[in-house]
Amino acid sequence: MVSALLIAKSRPRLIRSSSTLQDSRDMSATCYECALRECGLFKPITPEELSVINDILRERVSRPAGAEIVRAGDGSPELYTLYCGWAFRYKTLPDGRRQILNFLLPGDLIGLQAAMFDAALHGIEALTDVELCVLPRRKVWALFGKKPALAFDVTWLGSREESLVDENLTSVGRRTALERIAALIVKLYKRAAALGLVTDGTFAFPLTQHHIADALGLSLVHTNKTLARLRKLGMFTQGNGSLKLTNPRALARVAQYFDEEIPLRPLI
Amino acid sequence: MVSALLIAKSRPRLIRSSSTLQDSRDMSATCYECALRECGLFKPITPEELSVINDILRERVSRPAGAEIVRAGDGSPELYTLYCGWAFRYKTLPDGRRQILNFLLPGDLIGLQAAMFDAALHGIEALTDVELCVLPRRKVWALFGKKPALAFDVTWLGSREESLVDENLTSVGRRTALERIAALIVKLYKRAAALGLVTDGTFAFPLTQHHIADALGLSLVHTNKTLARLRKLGMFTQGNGSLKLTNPRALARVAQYFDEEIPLRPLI
DNA sequence: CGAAACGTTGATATCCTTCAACATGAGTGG
DNA sequence: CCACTCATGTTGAAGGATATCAACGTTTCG
Repeated sequence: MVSALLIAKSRPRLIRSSSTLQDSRDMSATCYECALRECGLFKPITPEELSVINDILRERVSRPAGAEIVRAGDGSPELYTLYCGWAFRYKTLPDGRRQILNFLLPGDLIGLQAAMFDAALHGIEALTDVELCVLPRRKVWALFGKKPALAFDVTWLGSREESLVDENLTSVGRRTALERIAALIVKLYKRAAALGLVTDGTFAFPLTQHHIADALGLSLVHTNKTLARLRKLGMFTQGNGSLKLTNPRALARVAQYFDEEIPLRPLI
Repeated sequence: MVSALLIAKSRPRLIRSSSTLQDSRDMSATCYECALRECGLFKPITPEELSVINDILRERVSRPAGAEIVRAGDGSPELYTLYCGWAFRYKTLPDGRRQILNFLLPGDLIGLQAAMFDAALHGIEALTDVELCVLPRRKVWALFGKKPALAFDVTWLGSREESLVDENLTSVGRRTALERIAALIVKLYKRAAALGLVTDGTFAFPLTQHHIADALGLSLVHTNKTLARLRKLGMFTQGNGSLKLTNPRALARVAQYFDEEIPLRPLI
């Protein structure tokens, strides 16, 4: 484990605070000075591999919160790595009901499934302001020929996303509302912690109750009441966009949370 | 589309009827005479690629219905291709509640996620008697170096499985019980049809109501009543292990089913 | 024959949804 | 600066969808 201090020193601001930024670009960014990688929280790679990844990267773009990163039904979508901020994948039924499939945090690959099928079966939306590393499809496919180890990492990241959906499905299908919300918070807490984003039990929590409801298959009203119930139980406190776990153990117990340790992950 | 006759001629018995077979092996099987591939329902490959796939194959094994193919928590699980029969992936909560994540049909890759993480986060169970092509992990990873196009196909199959889980999550989270069951049946029907397993609207349907309930996050009793309701609506009939859609259009409408065409898929 | 797996049905309970109203804060245009 | 809207969060009441409990029928299989 890396010390909290070390992380703090080299950590990028993984969530941008400015909310006025538009669709902007930063052509100067290269993978050699990737603040995310410098955290030391991702699988180490060789200098040669790093150079190949850098060749793939086209640019880094910013999108404001609420922006559609991938539109459902779009053909030939690009691939991205989420560099900073949060996003989520979702599906909508013909009559408008929405299901959030999983949340995306920095380091997550965005749009693999969509790129595979040449058409997105789901939408991807920025939850906060985000920065994305654009990885042109052709170049990623070329990767399979050039650097098998990195191609393997792409597949690995795909499997990891599936495991997130698996967990969420298990919650929605078999946990009560109280357990679902507890499990969601514990999971996001663990993921944030694995990125060095938790300080003293507190981490940025940009979800609205609407997002929680849509992720967990609950109504807005019931989500609100259940959230209040967990708060009254002393599980956590919330304040201006961040959440503090005051009783992580109890929350995990309520959630029937089963810890699934996944090894150090790659970053493409 | 391939004609029904042609399919019938070259089609293997994709579900074995004998229920007494034990953990048996068939060392003689090679990928050159793969009945599944001969159906012409999978992405064509070059003779050279076929030979590489044949090198990967270790053997073909049979497992009886109910057998555990991958046990949750197991380390270093192998990879398989489901050659014939049905299976399913599932998770269980500490207190025993079970969620079926998705069903596996012939041609589906089994255990990719488990192999990636070096430990299964879920179980995989044979729903019917099955035959599995065993693909040793080392050889599959070697594939990434030797045949990038096939490595790409592995990733593709992983993404496809994720899309199945996505769809199921959307059902469980946002559809009513009636819609969920309708959507499940329509989806399985489409998948069976894509394998040439549907004749005159009828296909083998080995799920018990217990499986349906666990896949859709419903109770057994409510599943039974809802199923009865759909039957009374004239949507389908059931008899000794097979299901016949008598009104596919109406069923898809009830399901709020949104057709997601996926191109011809690979077979590893 | 008995047990176990599977399916069916009715009665009751409860979790969750829906409807409705209200509070707060941010942004916007007058 | 104020009125207005909109997004977000909160709370109470009522209804409905689904769960739970219980009993029974059928088939399969040892």
